[in-house]
Amino acid sequence: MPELPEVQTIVNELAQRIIDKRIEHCDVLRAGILKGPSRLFCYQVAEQQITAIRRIGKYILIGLGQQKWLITHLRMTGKFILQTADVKNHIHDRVIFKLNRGEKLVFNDVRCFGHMEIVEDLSAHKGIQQQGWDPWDKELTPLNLKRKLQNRKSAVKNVLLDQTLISGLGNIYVCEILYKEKINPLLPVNLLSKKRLGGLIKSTREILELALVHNGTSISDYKRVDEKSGEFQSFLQVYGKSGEACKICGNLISRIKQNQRSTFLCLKCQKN
DNA sequence: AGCGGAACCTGTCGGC
DNA sequence: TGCCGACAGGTTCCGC
Repeated sequence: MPELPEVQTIVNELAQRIIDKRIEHCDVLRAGILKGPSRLFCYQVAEQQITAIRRIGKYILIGLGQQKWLITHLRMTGKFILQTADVKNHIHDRVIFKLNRGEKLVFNDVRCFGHMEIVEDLSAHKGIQQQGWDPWDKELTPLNLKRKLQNRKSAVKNVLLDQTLISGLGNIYVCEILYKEKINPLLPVNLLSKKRLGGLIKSTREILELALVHNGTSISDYKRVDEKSGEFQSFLQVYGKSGEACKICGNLISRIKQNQRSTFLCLKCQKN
């Protein structure tokens, strides 16, 4: 479900609302969400103060005390919801953190693809260590990108979904970015010139920034910490628009499959 | 090394 | 109404 703008929105809201609070107790309703044993997890988070919140790629990192991190990945349908402690559990609540002052932080996940774990050393976490450039990383330049992509012949759409290259992009924003740059999602990525890669970087940043301002995209599952929706869905140009007219040329938007996932594009505007 | 397909799990929607 | 397949914002593993 959530891509960078949605994850960052959640991180921003959590930062405002749970920093300096203390986890009193933890209930694990679905052990499969955790990497290790539930009892160990609960022991590790109990009585810990929340000291920091940050994002790396699509990972949410919650600092506990001075030397532990709770690492969460929401995958498709994971959510963090902050509620008063008297709210009844929902069927898809998977892990509940009881906070001081009568609140609870709920990890809710319909499909149970999401996961959490506690680590002491972030650099020892394989997933985080493998994350590629953040979209605003100064090292993400047309030249550096060109160098990295020289030997890759996969379709540009699939390469942009690779978190070890650029971290944070997902199916929605990749479709939007390629549409804005008029790049065919099927184009082998090594055929893109340095100049076009520059455009890709620029549009990536612009679209993500706009989505961030609007608190992300809510189509089906994504909800914010207070269960409000994002608003960027009303700005989408191609994602989910198959059969509708392209706003640039009037041609109908198409849907194709790439690596078993839907790609939306205008065949006329995105010819190469 | 790079690539694509299957798998993970649950719910919803559209067609017959 | 009921069943069945397709589809969903993601990642990892496996074999080629």
